[in-house]
Amino acid sequence: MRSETPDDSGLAVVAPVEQGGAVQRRRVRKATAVTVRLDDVARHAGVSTASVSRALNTPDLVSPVLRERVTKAVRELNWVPNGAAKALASLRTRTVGAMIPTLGHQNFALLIETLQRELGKARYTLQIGCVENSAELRLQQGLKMVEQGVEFLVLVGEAQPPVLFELLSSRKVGFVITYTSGKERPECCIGFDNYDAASRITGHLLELGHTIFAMIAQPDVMNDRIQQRVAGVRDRLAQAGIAIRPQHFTRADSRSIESGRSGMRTILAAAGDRPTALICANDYLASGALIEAKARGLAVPEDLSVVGFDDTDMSAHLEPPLTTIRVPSREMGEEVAQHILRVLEQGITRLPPPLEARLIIRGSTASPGRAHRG
Amino acid sequence: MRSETPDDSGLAVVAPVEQGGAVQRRRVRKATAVTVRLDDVARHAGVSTASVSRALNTPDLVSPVLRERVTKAVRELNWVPNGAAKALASLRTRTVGAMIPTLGHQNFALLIETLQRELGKARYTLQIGCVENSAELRLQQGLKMVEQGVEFLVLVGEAQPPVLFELLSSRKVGFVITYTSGKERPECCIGFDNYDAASRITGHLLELGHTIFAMIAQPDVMNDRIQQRVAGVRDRLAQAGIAIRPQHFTRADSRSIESGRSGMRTILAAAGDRPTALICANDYLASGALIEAKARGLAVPEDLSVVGFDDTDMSAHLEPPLTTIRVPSREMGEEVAQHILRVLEQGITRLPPPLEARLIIRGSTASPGRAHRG
DNA sequence: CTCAAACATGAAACCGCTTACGCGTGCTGT
DNA sequence: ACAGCACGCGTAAGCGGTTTCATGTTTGAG
Repeated sequence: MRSETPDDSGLAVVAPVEQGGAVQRRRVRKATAVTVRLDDVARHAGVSTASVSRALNTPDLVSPVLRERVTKAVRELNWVPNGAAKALASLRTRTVGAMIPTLGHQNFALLIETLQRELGKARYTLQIGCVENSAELRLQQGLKMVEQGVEFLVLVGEAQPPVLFELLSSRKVGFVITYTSGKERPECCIGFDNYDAASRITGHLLELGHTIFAMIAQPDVMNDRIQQRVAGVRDRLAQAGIAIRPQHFTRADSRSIESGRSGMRTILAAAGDRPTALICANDYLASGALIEAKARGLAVPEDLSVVGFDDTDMSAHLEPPLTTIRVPSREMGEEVAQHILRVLEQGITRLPPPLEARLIIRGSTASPGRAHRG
Repeated sequence: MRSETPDDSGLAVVAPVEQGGAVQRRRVRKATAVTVRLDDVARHAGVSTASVSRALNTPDLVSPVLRERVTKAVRELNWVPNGAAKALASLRTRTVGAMIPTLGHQNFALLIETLQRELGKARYTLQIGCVENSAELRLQQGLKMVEQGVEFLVLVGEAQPPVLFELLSSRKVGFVITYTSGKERPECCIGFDNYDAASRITGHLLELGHTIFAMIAQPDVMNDRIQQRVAGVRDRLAQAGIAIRPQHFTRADSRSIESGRSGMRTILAAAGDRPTALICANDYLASGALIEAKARGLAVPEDLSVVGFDDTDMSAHLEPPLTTIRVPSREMGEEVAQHILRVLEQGITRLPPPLEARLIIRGSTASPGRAHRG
């Protein structure tokens, strides 16, 4: 019953065939058919290709007998479906793209890992692209992803080249923006409010009585999240009638610990009253600053309060542990994955409620000048 | 000259056609042809589809005039090629897979980011899969990648389910193993010698005069790299007639800082002489241990020397900075990417020379009992 | 000036899988 | 007993590109 048609070896005959005046030929298939294809499975199982496809993709549409025969044939022939053919025929790639600044930041790595895991469970594939802050490269990467046929795109931040959005909408590729709750496109965002969080952590320092502030932030080109964090700090301080002196505002080279240290050095070298509170745009910078401050003989938080943003793993283990904003990367990853699945499988486009970025008060903040008596 | 054939609207006629006794029908193409296809471009440019394809993929095979016409049509129609169709027709996916334990470890994140960047330059796509230590899941992930048509696979460590290797070889998918120089399959590895590096850092401690050692290592199930690091330490110590006492060998839950701290607590709570040297299987554990040791009032390195493995960003900034082994993740990523391109584009399968994992001596190690007078 | 080799282009056969259609069966209702 | 339905399954038409041939068209050598 499982015997194959012996003569049907898959080798076509080279034979000109007169038909309607046109000479038609068939190409010779390469004799060494290395790959097992779906029709090999079908022949082996003694059923049609359609049945094989159905048995595997929509099992309840076929009889148990057929299903069994097919799975057996698949197993015996060790068949692995061809994803490209599948994608082409079904017009579904089951692929999602994610464009992030870098994997070098723990939070993005966690986002990606979570996304990949969650989407993988639903048999989707994640394709990543790391592009720091060049609009050109982002567009290019986006185009590449659209070519690859991503059915959805995950972006970080609203600051994207406008052409990218046009591309996505013309191709009808859905997208979601993370790490922000959005200003211009809140209807596409799954994230939290950077501005508000920055404002809150600044408020915490103000409540402690600080009046002289410093700040270290990485470059904010094409980075609306940093822009918002900086704005949140500035505006909150302004409400209290305070401004950061120019010499106390340092633009770090990157988001590294080393940048934080050198930023701290710059600030300490600045003329005028020494600030009592330092706000860093992320925890790498904050960690570096804290370490450098201590190395320079400053007591934290007695001489200087330091706060960060992100709550990286290391932050809780610094001495003193860092006051910071906890960014819900894992939750974001989960929410985003669920959202994507909802859109793709059920057409539900409603977004989940915004996530919370909690203020985590630890030991690196205290009232200015508070001695270590307490 | 560029006028389209007006009647050829893409809508096929529904018409049964008698031919050889079989009734054939053509399906009606959906009237709203949302997507611009290659033949739309061809029609718009007034050339054949073959020419369009050639003009874009092998430009020097066509005349400049045609090339210009085609690129113009592409631009005007805003055409984006369909990757699946391309892959199916060309039997090339230009996709590479990478299966790593996690993105939560900075080194793997850096490897992946480098890989993605380098392969991306050559217009390849990277597909990642994070699987910690389950053979089952790894196989599953591998199968998924083969289905997706990866042309090459990057693995971490030699400890992989044997079936995975069979799958790869039967599908003729090349692969390379990273983060190890290999014991069973050195001919597939681009990495460094974990055993040797562990041996060297142990030697460093022995030279300082330590005699009582402790160790913290994460689980080594399906993790040959950790197994080798542990073996390297054990064997080197044995050469000096020393063994780690069971109560001083702690298996951490994970690779986190927190695990390192709790490992340190366990060791400090152990009965008998306190060890003077602690070897951790990675820098997260080492950082945690170092922090915990200090929190418990131990002086590092005076009371306890601590070493790690990996040289994460934070390691150099700890107080004292951590003596460790620098793992060449970026170099590995670059080497691996170049190797893959060489194999795929030129058929050159010769591997680059093994990479070096350098011992970085910093402040966390000293002779036992050396007071802080120095 | 003639003939062949080199070049530029088009027609159409795939790549391997999904799926719209239609046909034959076995059941149900009357 | 017979029309009418569901249900299972096979046939074959795509999906949107690439690539092999074959066919003009030039170009270059003799």
